[in-house]
Amino acid sequence: MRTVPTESTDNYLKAVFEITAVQERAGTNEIARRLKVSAASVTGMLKKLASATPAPITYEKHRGAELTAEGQRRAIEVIRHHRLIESYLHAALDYGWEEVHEEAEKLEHFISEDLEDRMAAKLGFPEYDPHGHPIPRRDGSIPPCIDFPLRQAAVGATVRVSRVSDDDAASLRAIRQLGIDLHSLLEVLEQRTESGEAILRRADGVRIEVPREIASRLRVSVAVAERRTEGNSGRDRTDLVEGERRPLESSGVSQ
Amino acid sequence: MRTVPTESTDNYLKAVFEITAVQERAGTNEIARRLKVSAASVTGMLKKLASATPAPITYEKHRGAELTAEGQRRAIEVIRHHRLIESYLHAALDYGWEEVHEEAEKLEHFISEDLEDRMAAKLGFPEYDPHGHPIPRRDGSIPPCIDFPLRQAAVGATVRVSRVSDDDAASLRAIRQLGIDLHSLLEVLEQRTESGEAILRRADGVRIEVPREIASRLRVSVAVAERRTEGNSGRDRTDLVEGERRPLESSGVSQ
DNA sequence: TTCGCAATTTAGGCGCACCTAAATATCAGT
DNA sequence: ACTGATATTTAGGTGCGCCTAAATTGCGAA
Repeated sequence: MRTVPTESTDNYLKAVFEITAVQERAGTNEIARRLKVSAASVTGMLKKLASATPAPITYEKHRGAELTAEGQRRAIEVIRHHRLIESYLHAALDYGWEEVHEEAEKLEHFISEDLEDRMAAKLGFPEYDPHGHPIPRRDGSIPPCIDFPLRQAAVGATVRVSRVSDDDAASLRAIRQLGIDLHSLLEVLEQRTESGEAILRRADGVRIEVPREIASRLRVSVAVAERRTEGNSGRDRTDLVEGERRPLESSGVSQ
Repeated sequence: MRTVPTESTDNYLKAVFEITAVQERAGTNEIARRLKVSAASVTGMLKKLASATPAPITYEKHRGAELTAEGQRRAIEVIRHHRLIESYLHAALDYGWEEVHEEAEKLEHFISEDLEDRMAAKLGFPEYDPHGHPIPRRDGSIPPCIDFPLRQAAVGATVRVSRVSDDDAASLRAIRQLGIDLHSLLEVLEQRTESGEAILRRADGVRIEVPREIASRLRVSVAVAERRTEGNSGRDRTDLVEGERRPLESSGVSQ
């Protein structure tokens, strides 16, 4: 008998998914921090999930949790919901960049697969959401995303903004304020490793200073500098080399 | 301190609202039947709601419940959500007549006022949903709806379908099957009061027999017989006399 | 190796929304 | 006014998802 996903269990699965995209296993404390619940609550929930059938996670005392194939399936489904809702709100209902996350966070647990499909169809089955995150496909595969944190960009390189963390509206506004948008071209003038600040030059020549809290929210790809396509008005990410379809654990679907 | 509405409490308020649109007070059993929960559960919930602050209902033992102004406000808000969602799914996402209810029933509890506003704006602030139900306005007032059950229509009269109950997909399909649509013109040939059957003639001249279960799901208004506007392709309900803005308790927002 | 701290689990409890079974209240009909 | 049927409430209990406080475990530094 299939256990019915709830808003709460979905959120645990998402948290484990995101944490294990970076680390080996998802620890109790880390999950608690993300979900803003007590560590004790997390222990209880992990035990329950791990002994459900089919179990979405595996769990060993003091060693944290990992997703099973089943849990991964559901986590990706929820992420697909989230990113399609964000895309739809942005494209069809004039929501701003920084407004979509909150609404999506709530609705992702309640829309039907049918509604999801219809939204995707209206949008022409987009592969990336308004923040540049890949939208998992119905079959669970994830569009390619070859990028890295701005902080790791080499000084002197020109990079293109490929992803922006969507979970904090204030940061998104700050990024906008700096004149940075998805797909913006940026030249790295300096990386202040101690402060975490990055000094950049925008396409319009203006020099900007990006504080650590902001820099850590940006991911970029190497810009293969086409002089022709100045205004980046083309289709999404034509500048990216199409990567092979990578297995889930390395595909970097961070939040 | 304001009590936070949940899916469950919203559903209780809607049930009380709908029942008290017809009767004096909403009884425990009737609520239980609608919500498919036990009568004991209803008693418990009514007690809790009545002693919350601000209380959305008043409750007296053995005498059922009634909405307070506060409860009415919330009930109408939820109904507005429901009908706007239905309208939006129908108009923007190609949902069929009989498909919208279920999705709306779930989502009505979770969409923000902001999303609701944006959907309404995209649709041009519609006043009636795809089944002809009036969509409450943001201020709580309800568009006019002067109609009556098909079963009460006089033999020989020609009526126009103004509302169709939306809560059962099978019935909606059956209605479609009979060639009846919102705003269809129908001549009443016979009312079989014992069986509840209505015998009608459609605008195309075809005679149809409408069984009680279906007839009781249709509300109609007197057709002021304009021969010119054959295909009823005009704007919504231009045939209806605009009624005065009626107070809530008499406005007939049945489900 | 052992000490101490940080991470984690256990124990005990809470409110919500539901349940069944048993008691009680109301009401219609004689 | 009584009585039986029906409506409703009370009593006692469940699972979920959360909490705090008090153990415990594991691990790195001395």
